[in-house]
Amino acid sequence: MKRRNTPTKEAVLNILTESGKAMSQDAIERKIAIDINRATIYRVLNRFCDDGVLHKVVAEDGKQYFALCNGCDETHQKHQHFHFKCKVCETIECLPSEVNFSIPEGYLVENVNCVLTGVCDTCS
Amino acid sequence: MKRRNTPTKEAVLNILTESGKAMSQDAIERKIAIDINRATIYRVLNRFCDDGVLHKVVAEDGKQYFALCNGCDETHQKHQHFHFKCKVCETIECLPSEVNFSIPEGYLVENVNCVLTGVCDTCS
DNA sequence: TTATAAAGGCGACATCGTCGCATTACTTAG
DNA sequence: CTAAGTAATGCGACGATGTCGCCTTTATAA
Repeated sequence: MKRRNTPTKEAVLNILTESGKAMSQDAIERKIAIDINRATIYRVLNRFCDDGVLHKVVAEDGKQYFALCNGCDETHQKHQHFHFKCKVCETIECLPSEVNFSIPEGYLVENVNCVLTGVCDTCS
Repeated sequence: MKRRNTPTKEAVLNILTESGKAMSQDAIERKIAIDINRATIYRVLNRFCDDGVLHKVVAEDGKQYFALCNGCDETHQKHQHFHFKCKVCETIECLPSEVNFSIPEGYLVENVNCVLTGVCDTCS
């Protein structure tokens, strides 16, 4: 199960790097130059998530968005920062502010999914 | 557009009150005694959300979950508390801990959707 | 009791994410 | 440089989710 380098992987990663934001499968497909199958894009994205290259966020629209792991804590496999989704430009960006919470005794948190929705500065 | 009292509304509200947790449409449909159409349940739930009786949370599975607004700040139309989804019993509960965040200048937050996923105390 | 309009049932639809299978193409051994 | 092995892709299909339109039913007030 060793990964291979393919034009598809490269193209997807380039798109996400250029945008600097979290993107959905359909947004990536629209922006990508070469023609890639929908299922393939999902597989590439999920593989990147498994490898710790990307992390996945689910927004209020129920869709999955994928973003580069820049300052993500890979050792803990957690991405405990807020995400902001602008309802105008429809993009999601990672915010620097960390998620802090307290949970009741006996609870075990394995994943964090925090999305704020509103209007970003360039759209307001 | 004045609301009417119907057996459906009552039944849905009873289920949510008894459970004390956030529930999805299919969970409500399974637990409800009378037979209610899927679309109708969604309409009832969305109406309750419009009226400030319920609030909606989108979990990592992309599904919508609905919970009673108990201590929710109805004046601000925000429900800024964490939610916890247990991956074992598949239920979502509202946590008392509030969501605190700081956003960059010029950003306007209209909605908050924070879900922690893991294992609750009774399931661990 | 009746008019009216909200609510429900039913069918259909679009979207999203995944899976299986056959094919392609990247990688490494030789 | 070539060929074998297998990861990756394309394609079609599927189930699940949430919404919408249209017609019927029913709660409510006159």
